[in-house]
Amino acid sequence: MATKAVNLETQRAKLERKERAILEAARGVFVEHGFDGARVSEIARRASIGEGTIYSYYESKAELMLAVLQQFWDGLTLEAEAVMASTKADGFFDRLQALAQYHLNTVIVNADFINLTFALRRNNSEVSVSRDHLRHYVAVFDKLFLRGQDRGELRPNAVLWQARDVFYGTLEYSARSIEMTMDSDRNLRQQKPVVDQMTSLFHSHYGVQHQATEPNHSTLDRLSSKLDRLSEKFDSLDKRLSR
Amino acid sequence: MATKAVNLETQRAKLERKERAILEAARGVFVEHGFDGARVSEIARRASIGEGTIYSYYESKAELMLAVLQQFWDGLTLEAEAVMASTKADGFFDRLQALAQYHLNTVIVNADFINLTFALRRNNSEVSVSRDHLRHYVAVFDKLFLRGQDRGELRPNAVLWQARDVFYGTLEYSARSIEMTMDSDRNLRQQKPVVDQMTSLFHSHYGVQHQATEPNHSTLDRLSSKLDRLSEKFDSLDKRLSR
DNA sequence: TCCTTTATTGAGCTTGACTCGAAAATACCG
DNA sequence: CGGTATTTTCGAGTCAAGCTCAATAAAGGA
Repeated sequence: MATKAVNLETQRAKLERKERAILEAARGVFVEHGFDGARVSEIARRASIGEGTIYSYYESKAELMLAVLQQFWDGLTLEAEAVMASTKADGFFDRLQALAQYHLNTVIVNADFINLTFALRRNNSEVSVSRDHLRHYVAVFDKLFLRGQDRGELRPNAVLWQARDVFYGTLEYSARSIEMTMDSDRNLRQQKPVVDQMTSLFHSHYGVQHQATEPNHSTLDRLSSKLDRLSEKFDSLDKRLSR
Repeated sequence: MATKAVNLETQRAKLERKERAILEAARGVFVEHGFDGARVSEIARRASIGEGTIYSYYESKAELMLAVLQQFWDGLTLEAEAVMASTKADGFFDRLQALAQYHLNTVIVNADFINLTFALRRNNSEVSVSRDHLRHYVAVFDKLFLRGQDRGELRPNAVLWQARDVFYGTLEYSARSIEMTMDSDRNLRQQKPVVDQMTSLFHSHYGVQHQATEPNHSTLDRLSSKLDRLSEKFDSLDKRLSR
């Protein structure tokens, strides 16, 4: 009986090891050649198994890639959470800066995976799984944002999903722009301004201190005109006295 | 000779008509099934020609789709320029709002084409063409932005490409978010807040009056000098009265 | 009308995802 | 251990789809 249990365990371990081998091989091949360029035969060769064996682990090539993507996004989420946990300063804007830096760099480095994620959405219609994984990933930002509001660093009336769109949308688009104009190591130099502008943008648009820039202005204008009127009174007084 | 010329013309016209038929058929099939799902045989059938004929017009399926995409983006550019031309108000922020509204709606309605554009980037490596078309499209924003700076509505030290990333990045990401949470006709309601926030964001972050409180400073300076002058008047009045 | 040039075609070629029957490995039992 | 049942692996074969090409049709020119 003991033997039986042990055998079952080792057998399961063996299967899992093989599955991991397939995933690793698939990951490499997908990154190198993209979804359509990837040959299942090559994945099988790299994993040192027969081509048909893959199909006893995964229904199809698309599902295999889905598994790769899930593993990838889960890893990203963990890393992002680690970045948040390890950031010394606990102010919102410092943490936002750290997250932006991490995300931008990640999106550039793993551009292949980002593209592949959206590639699947077209090829296969039942890709709702990756949607949940995306949600899970952006939850890191959501948590940070809500905390920022709780601590009174962000306007209470700022809308979470709008801010999220600005954050991830801008960074993703910037990453594409940076990729397009890639001349070797120019990357690091171009990332900083993007990250900095993101922080300052959140400061000026969602930050609590600039919340009422409009009223301030009108207040100043009102003050100014009051002073003008006061000044006129003075002048008239002045004239009367000089007569 | 006349006959010859006429024949040449009609012949050329015939070819162009056929090419247009192919493009139209391809457009439909690509949108319906995506790049990989689209069958060249179906495109041929819809265009009422033999499958081989397509390959005498286009090198490959990928190049055919490229042509479809180019036509699509060119159309978008023209439309965007028309929106800019037809917007009554010539202030920067009104025009930005109009452009944002147009772009967001377009991205949502033609989500297929947007996706297909980035799909090609993976499948085929020589897609530099669509890059130029994208550049041409975003030039509409660039022109608007530069004019806004010239007219003194935007901070002179605002960086064009950063603002562009924020604008298109946010709108694209928002479009995806909106698509994900589509419950029939909820679209129109969700688009407006996105567009509004874009305008107000540009106002608070790139607008000249809020230029990182610097302009406020100058307003304060003006107030301060007004107070100084008032104070001087007081002093002179004081002196005169005390005499 | 005849010849040259160009355009069209669809039957095949090739490639690659996926299937399936058989064989190898493993588990189970006496 | 030996034999049998079950599970896992395998790669040759099937099928589908992009693409080629030799034959055919159409057009142009004398």
